[in-house]
Amino acid sequence: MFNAKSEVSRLLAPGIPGIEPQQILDMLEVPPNPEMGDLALPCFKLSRILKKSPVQIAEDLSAAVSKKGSTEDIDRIEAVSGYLNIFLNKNVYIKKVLSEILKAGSSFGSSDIGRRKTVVIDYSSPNIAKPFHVGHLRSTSIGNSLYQIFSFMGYHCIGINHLGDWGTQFGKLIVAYKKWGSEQAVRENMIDELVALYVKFHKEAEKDPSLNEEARKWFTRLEQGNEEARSLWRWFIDISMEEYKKVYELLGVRFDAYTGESFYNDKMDPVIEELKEKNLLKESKGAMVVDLEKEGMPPCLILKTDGSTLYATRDITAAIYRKNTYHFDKCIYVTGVSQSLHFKQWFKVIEKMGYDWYKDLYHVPFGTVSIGGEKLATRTGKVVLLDDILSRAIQKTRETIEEKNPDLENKEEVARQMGVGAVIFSDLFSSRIKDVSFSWDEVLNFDGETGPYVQYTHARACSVLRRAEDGKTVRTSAETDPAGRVRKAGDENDETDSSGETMAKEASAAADFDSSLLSSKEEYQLVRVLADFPDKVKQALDDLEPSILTRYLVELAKEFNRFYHEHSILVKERDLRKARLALVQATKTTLATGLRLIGLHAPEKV
RNA sequence: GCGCCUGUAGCUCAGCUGGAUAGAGCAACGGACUUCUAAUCCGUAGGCCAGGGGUUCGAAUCCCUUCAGGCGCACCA
Repeated sequence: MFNAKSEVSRLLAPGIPGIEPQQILDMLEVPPNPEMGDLALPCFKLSRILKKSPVQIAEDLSAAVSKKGSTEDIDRIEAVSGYLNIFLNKNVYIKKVLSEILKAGSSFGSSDIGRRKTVVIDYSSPNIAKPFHVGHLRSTSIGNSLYQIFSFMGYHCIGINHLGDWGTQFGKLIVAYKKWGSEQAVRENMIDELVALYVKFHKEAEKDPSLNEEARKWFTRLEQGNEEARSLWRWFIDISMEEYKKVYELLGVRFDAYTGESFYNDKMDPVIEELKEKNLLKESKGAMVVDLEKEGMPPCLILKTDGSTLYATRDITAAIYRKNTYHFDKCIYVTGVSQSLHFKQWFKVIEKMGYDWYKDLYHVPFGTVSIGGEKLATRTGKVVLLDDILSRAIQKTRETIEEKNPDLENKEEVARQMGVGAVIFSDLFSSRIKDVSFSWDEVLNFDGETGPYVQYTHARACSVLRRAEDGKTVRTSAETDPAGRVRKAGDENDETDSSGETMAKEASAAADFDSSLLSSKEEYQLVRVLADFPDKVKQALDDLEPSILTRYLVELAKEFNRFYHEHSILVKERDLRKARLALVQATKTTLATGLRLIGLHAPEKV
């Protein structure tokens, strides 16, 4: 992979005694303004080591490099008030970056750092019999994106949906169903009916607390394998899953395993035994806990007073099971930030058990979704259902297509891809940890920094490439490029040979082009943003932060649209046209890959 | 009370492993479509980077402190 930074640091290092190229590389930065060059080395820190003024250092370095004669990568170097400003040879840079992208194609930005490594990602994990709402979307979209990113970097990924398919809520549900429900109503309204029953239970239980007692009894029966309880439980799960799978299909999300909480019911006893043997369990107020006082944390509850298990018990058991089953190198949990302490606690328990892989466990928390200042809660019925959001977003996309491009062939498919894309994109736009206040206006806005904007830009690029194959040129650059920036170079080979055959060849053999013709500010800026992509993917992976890619895509789309607006691509001059097509092709490829990594489709026509 | 997180333009957010004049989008206002898709582009306006101390040649960024908001702190997950 060509990397301008490391080239430059290798060149500068010999001029600074006692400094490794790596250190230079870490110090190099991008100047705030293009007129200050492409890269800069602030010399202030070196000042103490070299016992010279930063201004002096910059000047000395500049002189030293100039004397050595220029390399093909660097055009010139300037010392400006303590900064060493480096100007790259633009032609060479553009050629290298674009050639690499065109050669790599859809694998541009990928790597094999995850080769022969396995990462388990636990995400989505909704609670059975509860509807899928905006809150669940975050876990799902973040987890899915991490799955894509890790796969792209060579990791073997295991996506696990740790369904909330066990617990006292099933006791409540069974009571509510038997008291107020009917088989027919559940068959007709599916999860909606289960939710209605659940909400009704909580309302009634406020007036009549004995209902809670009854629910507890039913859950105990379920645990003991009571046939009626068991079959109702199974039925509730089936109904919920049917609905979840529809949502996952629409979102384009997959899992490798649906091992939920109930899966671990018969696997916890040995773990409890192990905790006892390792002398970690301690009785406290009738319950069994792992004491974490020395670690500055509240104790981790393992068994309730009545001897039943808790979620920490289950999570510890599940982690051990996953380690033994998948031999993971990393195990990632995507859940709300409110569970942070819980994860910190049981990660510590794993460490205390003597497992050194405790350090491979990662909690990836995200902020809380609220609406109108109120937290979402199934119990009170205060939710925005994902179903509603998706259908409204898709509907809005349909209308826009009808208005802008009514002749589009596969309208419904594109509407789905963009509507869903808009929702996921906005979910992945800001940093995970930020709380979000749900707003219809924001989700349904398709202008500016949005999914549809990026998808539209991709389709725009595709459209140009398609037209290139048709072989229709537009005009000469002199007619279209802004005055004062009209180039001379292209005019000499102003061939009007716009036969379809030739242009089709150009589009496919795009790697053969003259980069010196891409001499405008817009073209160069676009190439620079393209060159950033591999770093952004790596950073998203290191920080477990998909929003880095989401925002990158906006930046790239913005840069492409600027270029598109300022310059005609399908110009009559063949060489210029070829060069610009290479740029368009590289952008299209990168946009499509980026969209894929955050879980969006990249339709070729919108 | 203790712990974790957040506070940047009217709104939503970047920038936070310290570097040159603090950036986007939305909303507002003004421009650009007989042209490769205007779901676009360009311009104008908008800021004691919550407040106060400190460290540093240099702080939105690091440290301390105050304030405001969110979350968590024993048998729910």
